Amino acid sequence: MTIPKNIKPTESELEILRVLWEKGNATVREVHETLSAHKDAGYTTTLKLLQIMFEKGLVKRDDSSKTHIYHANVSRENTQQQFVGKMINTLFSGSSTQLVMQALGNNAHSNEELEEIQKLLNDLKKK
Amino acid sequence: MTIPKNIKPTESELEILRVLWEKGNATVREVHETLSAHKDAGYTTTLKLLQIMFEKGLVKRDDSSKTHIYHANVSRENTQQQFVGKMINTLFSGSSTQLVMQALGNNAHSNEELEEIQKLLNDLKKK
DNA sequence: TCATACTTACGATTATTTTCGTAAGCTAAT
DNA sequence: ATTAGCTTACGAAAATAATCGTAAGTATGA
Repeated sequence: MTIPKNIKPTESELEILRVLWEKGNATVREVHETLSAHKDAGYTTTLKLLQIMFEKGLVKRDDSSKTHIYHANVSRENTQQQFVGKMINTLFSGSSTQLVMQALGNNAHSNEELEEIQKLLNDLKKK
Repeated sequence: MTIPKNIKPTESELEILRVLWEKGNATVREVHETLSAHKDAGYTTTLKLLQIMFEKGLVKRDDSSKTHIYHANVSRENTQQQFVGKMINTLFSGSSTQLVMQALGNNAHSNEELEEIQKLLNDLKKK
């Protein structure tokens, strides 16, 4: 049983994970087509990246049929936490509050969203 | 007059900026000593990095005396925004609310901090 | 059967980032 | 004056990440 090391996805790997999180399952071609909207790289580049990610354990795949089907092997939530945590340390002196306030103050939020945040805030205050 | 391009600092450059933001001004040696606490790289590595950052315009320096004195030429706030924005896009589907809630829910906050956030939230609600 | 159009595998190239070795110059103490 | 200890400059190697070219296999239809 291998210990799940905390591999940090690279920039490109993150783009691919993003697609997989959204689609759940996807072939190389599907991933590549989706990425093509924003990015301009060859098919085999996407393929190679997915193979590397497979070796790292970032994704799993079903290779029972010729065309392999990939899916993410790391959760979106964990990855978010990993990156947010790192960012808090390097850019916000370890203060998550500062990050919250920066993200809150410098972006547009609808009333519904503000209410949602308020709810969470109320929960936290109770404790 | 050169237009300030939006250069994205690399990982190592960010570590150095962190030191400069904290200290305001610093010599190569001071930066290097500070970094040594966490990192293990040679003096000339730090020097080279600072020279590269100087060329990129990320830092400025006073070279009137033999030992140059560096300071950041990009603000912490702008850099924070740059990275937070990118993260919102790649990891939170463009939803800053999701980032706020993730950062809020998964980190410890004192009562004072929660109140500070509440204040900002109230301000935003008014509009 | 043969050609076309897919697929994966994978070595190799390119680009980027990080690291270091070495030269050369300055200053202070011997 | 010479040495020791610092400094900067800078080329180049090492490490990491991203890209692509090509080979080889498989299925499908002419």
